Amino acid sequence: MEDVARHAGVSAQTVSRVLGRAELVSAATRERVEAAIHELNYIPNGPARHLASSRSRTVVAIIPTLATSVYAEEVSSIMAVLEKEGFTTLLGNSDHSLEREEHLISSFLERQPDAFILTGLTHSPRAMKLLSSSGVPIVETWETDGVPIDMSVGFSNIDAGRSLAEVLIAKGYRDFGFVGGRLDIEPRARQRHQGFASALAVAGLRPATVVEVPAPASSLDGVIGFNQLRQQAPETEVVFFSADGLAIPALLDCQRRGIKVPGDIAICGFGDYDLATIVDPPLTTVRVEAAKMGTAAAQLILRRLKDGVGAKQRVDVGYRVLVRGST
Amino acid sequence: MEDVARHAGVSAQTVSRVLGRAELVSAATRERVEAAIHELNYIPNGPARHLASSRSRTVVAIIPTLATSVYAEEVSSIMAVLEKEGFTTLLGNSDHSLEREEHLISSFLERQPDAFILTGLTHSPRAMKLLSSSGVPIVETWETDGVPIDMSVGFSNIDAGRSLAEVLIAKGYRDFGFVGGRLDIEPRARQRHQGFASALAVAGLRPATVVEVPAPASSLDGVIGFNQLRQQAPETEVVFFSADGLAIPALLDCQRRGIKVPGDIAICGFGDYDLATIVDPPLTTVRVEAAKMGTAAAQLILRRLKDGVGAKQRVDVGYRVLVRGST
DNA sequence: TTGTACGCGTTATCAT
DNA sequence: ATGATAACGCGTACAA
Repeated sequence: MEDVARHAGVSAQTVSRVLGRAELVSAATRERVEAAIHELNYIPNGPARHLASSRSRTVVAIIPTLATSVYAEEVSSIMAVLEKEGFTTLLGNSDHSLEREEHLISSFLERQPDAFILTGLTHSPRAMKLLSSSGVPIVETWETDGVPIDMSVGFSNIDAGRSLAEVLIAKGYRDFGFVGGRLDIEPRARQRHQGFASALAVAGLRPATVVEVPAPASSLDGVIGFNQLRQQAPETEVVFFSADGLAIPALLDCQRRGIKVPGDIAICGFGDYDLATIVDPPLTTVRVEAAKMGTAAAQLILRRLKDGVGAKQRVDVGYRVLVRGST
Repeated sequence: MEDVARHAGVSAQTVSRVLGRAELVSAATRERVEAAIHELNYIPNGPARHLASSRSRTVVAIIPTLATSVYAEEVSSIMAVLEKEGFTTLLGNSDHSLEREEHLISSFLERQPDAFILTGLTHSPRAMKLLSSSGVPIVETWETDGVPIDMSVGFSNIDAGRSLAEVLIAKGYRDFGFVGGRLDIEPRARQRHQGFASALAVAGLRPATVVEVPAPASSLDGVIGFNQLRQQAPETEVVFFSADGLAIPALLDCQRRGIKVPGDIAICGFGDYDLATIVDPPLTTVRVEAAKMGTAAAQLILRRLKDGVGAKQRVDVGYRVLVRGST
């Protein structure tokens, strides 16, 4: 910076101004400084700026996994919004583990991030303590069934599961199955199941047969879980998969084996993946706005960071049950 | 740090040593310091450490997109390896654009990264200049058909395309089609096509009919591109898609419309996605080691960073043509 | 509109 | 084995 200043015949401070608050510098000197910056290929030192200003222009985003397309989508949206405002995203994947999430939070804190975007409302006690004592804004995504630490963007997984079940019950289905992530460690799979189960209970139907698959789930897990369910409960009329990534492979497996969908068994998923409308029959599923959640989360952060302490906003992006041919 | 030092009855410098080079501190004082750190919930200030040490423990990774599962896989592997060594990954997606890549490189440079992991061997002139003048280690991935700036991990896309074509020719196919990313801006799609085309030429066959789809390609683009190809060249016997993400939707579309695969038309992809073995018939494709590339790239970086300037290593992870039922 | 003095929290260097 | 001192490169506060 000193070099640039000398080159432009000004003080280092003026160079700093051109970089940060250019409106405080006269047009003439600004141009001279910019020319010098360009000529010397000057690149500001982020860590030093950060140390002096105590703002890192960094946001941490922690998601369960990149292997699930909806989270990848969300991350892309977060990064796109933040990048435009000159913020860098620090990405971490928790592998659906609260311990890993805690570890990530604790190690990311050293980078002095300006904000956190987390997935879900459940965190380890130490993670909660670390977050609250850091004092930075936090957005929790993908869940509204609970109390956020600060801000939140999501939808009710319980309501979504319930709505889906209600639609299926109205269509006349009576024997239900559920294939999904481990209910004890995946809160959102649990909530979807919970809503689903409560609708069955209200309708006086027997509970769904449950088959849990390990995380991270692969396509094969969808097929395996599906077949396990059919063996356990052959009378099952319709299976709810907690993610399209499981439902689509199961649907394809039916095709291959000549099992008629929805004639022999009906299938529905969650997430409305790209392929849901391409498979035959198209997949009944629940649309969730992953990209919108990412965008909204990033925007909430930016607004808070700009306007100072605002309201503890909670955004509900909703969900939509999409009834297609597979039920 | 001053607080911790007081609490432990030592100087700040000793606290710094416990954090960085604990072996230089006696066991007794180390324990006292560690206790103080724990008690005060002291979190070191990363930016300050960087400023003082001129090491950021940060690696930039730039990929084309997170929406393609192979890149998401690669990123996960990179992050897993780097995280274990205390490094943070700064992720950027170029959207298959050299201009965006250049912009990302230039803005990430402010963070003073210790290394870069890039996708492909093609970069804008300014990007090349920025990278070389930064002086940090660079690993280029996914391509070996060309000269890397520094280190590289990948495979020959040209050879992969050629091998696939040779296998298909040996099976008796004579009329070929190609559906893939825009050949003018996606070097790897171009190379795969180039190898494919050269094998056809060697065999004295007419060139493949080419249909280009825009990036980022969706499942629907696979279907659309496929149908466009069939309309343009109805005599086509086999179609090579530059990615499974396009081939699988096309295959599903055939099923839906009663087109027999491979009887009426054969299909092959690239990448060996999860679903490739689940669809019916299973998809002939080319397996590439995305996770292994990520791991290897991260390890090359770590080794270079530890052992100082080493050889300009080039790792070829190879590829494997997997002939399945779809051809 | 521009410049000067100082401090941000840490590590490197040298001394003890 | 430990401590004192001087950077690291920049932004803030204030003065001119």
